[in-house]
Amino acid sequence: MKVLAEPALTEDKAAAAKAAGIGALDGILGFHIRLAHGAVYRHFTETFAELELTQKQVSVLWLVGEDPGVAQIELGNRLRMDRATTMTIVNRLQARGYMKRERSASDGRRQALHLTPAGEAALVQAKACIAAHEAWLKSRFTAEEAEKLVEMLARIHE
Amino acid sequence: MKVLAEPALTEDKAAAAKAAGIGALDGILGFHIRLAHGAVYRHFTETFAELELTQKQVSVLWLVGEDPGVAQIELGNRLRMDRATTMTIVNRLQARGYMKRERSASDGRRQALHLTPAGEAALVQAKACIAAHEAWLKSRFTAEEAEKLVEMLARIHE
DNA sequence: GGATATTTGTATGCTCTACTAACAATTACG
DNA sequence: CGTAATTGTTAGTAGAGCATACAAATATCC
Repeated sequence: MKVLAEPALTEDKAAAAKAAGIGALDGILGFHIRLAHGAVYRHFTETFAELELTQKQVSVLWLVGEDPGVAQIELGNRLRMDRATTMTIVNRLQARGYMKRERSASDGRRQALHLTPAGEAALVQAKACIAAHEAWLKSRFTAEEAEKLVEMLARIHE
Repeated sequence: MKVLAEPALTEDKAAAAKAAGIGALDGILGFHIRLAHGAVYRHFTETFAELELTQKQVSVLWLVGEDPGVAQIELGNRLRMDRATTMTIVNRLQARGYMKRERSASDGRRQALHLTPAGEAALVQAKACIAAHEAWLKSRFTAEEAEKLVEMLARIHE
């Protein structure tokens, strides 16, 4: 006869053991990067819910604030976005009055990007939120570990 | 220490220094996680272009292969996806004939997921691609570094 | 036992990110 | 000069994620 009770126990045990686990996937570095990114993404979204800013939007605000007049193509290069993706983000920030485009004097193909006063103000708030977000993220590491982690991640994306 | 104190060539040097840089954003751990994830994502997409599988699809194939009969809600918990997101991925894999749903005998709410023979075959190919992808990713680390990196990333997503 | 809550799957719609392809304007090059 | 490359722009496609609402099955409580 088919053993129905036994497999039930086996199933339970296996289910319990695997309940929080991911099996052999646990050894895959890329998988952990993906999960970690997801966790950071979710916390970022919560942190910036009030400001209604995304990671990319904050990154663009930040870079334009640091380097006024930067061209869209430069933003894309630094943030590893293509031109089309950069467009949609700049469009959104411009529509919200945080950023303005000006044709570059030295190169008519380029759009020089600048923050508006509203954009500057948003950036100040965003940097405070970033600080809180970073504190949450780094709370689980020592200073040495955080530094090592940044250095290793940089080896991946550089 | 101040390295940016030369007035004459400030503009050129700053521009050159910033050409590939991201300024103060470089100190933000979350930013590096995002860039690293993007780099891994792009390489993954290239590696799996032939198989036409995404990271999530491979993860789901993998987990269902390891744990036949697993419920969708379990997949979502393990991969940190909500039910709706899990649905779309399972739907796609089922539409391609890689997976089938069966109502759970012990709990009528659950759908027990199983791989089809085609799904098993796809998983075998996928695992080979994962190995190549992981080799590319880990090539920049020693075994100890990779282990430490996984452990630190796990602290973020656990 | 029966009413009520919870869990799971499903369907729908929205947003953000990313990519491709095509086109126009500008600049660089041979 | 004419041609090629760069930059911005638009339009379309796709994946992933989330929120909401609903239905069916199960669990819980009185």
